Amino acid sequence: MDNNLKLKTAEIEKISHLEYFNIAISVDCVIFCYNEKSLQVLLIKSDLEEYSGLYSLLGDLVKPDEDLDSAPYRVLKQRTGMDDVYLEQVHTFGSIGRHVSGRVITTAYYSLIDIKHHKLKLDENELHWHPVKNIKKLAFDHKIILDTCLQRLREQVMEFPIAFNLLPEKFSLRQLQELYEAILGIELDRRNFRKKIALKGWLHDLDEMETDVSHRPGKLYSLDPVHKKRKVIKKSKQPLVTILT
Amino acid sequence: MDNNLKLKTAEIEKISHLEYFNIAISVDCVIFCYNEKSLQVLLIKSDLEEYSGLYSLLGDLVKPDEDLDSAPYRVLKQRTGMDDVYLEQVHTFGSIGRHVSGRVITTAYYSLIDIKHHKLKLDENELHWHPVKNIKKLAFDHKIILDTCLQRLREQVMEFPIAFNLLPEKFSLRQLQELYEAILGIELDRRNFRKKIALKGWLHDLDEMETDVSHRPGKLYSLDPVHKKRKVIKKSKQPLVTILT
DNA sequence: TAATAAATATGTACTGAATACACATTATTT
DNA sequence: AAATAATGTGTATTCAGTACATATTTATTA
Repeated sequence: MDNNLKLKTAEIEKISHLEYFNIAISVDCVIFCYNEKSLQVLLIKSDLEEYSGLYSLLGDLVKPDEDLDSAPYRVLKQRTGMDDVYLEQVHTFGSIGRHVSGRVITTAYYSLIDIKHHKLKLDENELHWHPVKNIKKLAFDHKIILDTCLQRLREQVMEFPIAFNLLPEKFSLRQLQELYEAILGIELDRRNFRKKIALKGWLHDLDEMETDVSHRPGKLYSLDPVHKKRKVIKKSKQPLVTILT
Repeated sequence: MDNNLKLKTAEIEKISHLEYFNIAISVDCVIFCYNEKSLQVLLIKSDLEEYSGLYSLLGDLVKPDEDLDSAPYRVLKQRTGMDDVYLEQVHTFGSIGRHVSGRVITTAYYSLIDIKHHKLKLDENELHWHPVKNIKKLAFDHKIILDTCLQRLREQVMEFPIAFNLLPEKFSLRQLQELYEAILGIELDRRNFRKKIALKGWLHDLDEMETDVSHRPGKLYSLDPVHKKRKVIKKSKQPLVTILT
């Protein structure tokens, strides 16, 4: 570009769009919660005509002065008021035609939050929780993003103690099992599930009982303090090295 | 931005950088090969003063009219002349200060190629293969990118038949085992390795023998045709669903 | 040509996790 | 006080992961 022209704003815009930094970068958040025995995602009504009636994930453009990984935290803070959330980067989507209003490459994150801590009035913000199972179509390529994040969540949840971010501090084994069933989309055997979780050593026995149930109360547990890391957990994946000898 | 000013080129640039699409996006390729019993990576001498003497990964800015996932294929084709390569997206790096010349967010891919198919004259291009084990420092954040990709490769290699992309069409079990040892960085028991690979069902017995070895020749195998997918392999990860019942 | 060296090829016993499955216990409700 | 409904626990089986030793085949060398 070697022009020394006098340009009007619109023209400046056009040129900078097309020939300079002509690709915008955004983040999209797949915000999971667990409510009424189902895994749900926070969605917002799409504000674009092309997708009127459809919902989309929460996202925003990355700002020039913020780290990529900070952007989803900002989006979450703005939309839900929460800031101590579990977040994990999953994949970056960048097909040419994925966004109707221009070239936008987006990095997808998933987030796990306890809905009980979520005091936002949803209606005011046009934000809604939707059971993952019911979601058939979303704006843009957001359905694919959702599917990719759900798949990653399913992979991670058996290996790392992250599902606990979806539960309140204290929970029963039944709650935990129902959560896993909701995430994985399958039914689990109670005895084997307990054995498996016990083997992981993730649980801390609180010596307390459920109080609000209308049947025999179960024991309450919390995530063992050793494993309490709410932020991004680095994968060390020992199993792979010990797989063969 | 609501200016209708007369601007000189430099100013136009400045404004468009800072307030419009002010973040560039690139891809970086961690190109692995296997040679002389070691896992190696293709590097190029950094062309920036700040990093003179250091090597960096191969990368380029994503073009406005190409898919994000196409960019690393283009880079590979340009640099190595190869186009039927295994490529996988790993992670996107976007710290504010990661690139000295400005704000650049980069998506990292790793690639597996058979060095025998690689006819490029390396010296002319300042491209060099470096054993992964010897690499201590790279330009930018490329050492972290390399480590992240290597970790991902190690995770994938036990689960999916992708390591074969690093070998010639026909190979012996010894070669395969040495490759796995190079990737994982550990020694493996020969009998257990064979059992494990046999269990995966990845191998096709060619009923041929090694010819160029100065000892008892081993049988030659190829990747079983059923598993022959050189491009990105979609993860289906059944194990997770069958993990509990 | 016979003996040696070096690599290939293979099998078994042990341990531990994954799975399938049944009964006793406890609190609530009627 | 009896019935209900959920919690809590154990055992047998299968299969993969691991540790480990000997026979076989080819090339080399004496």
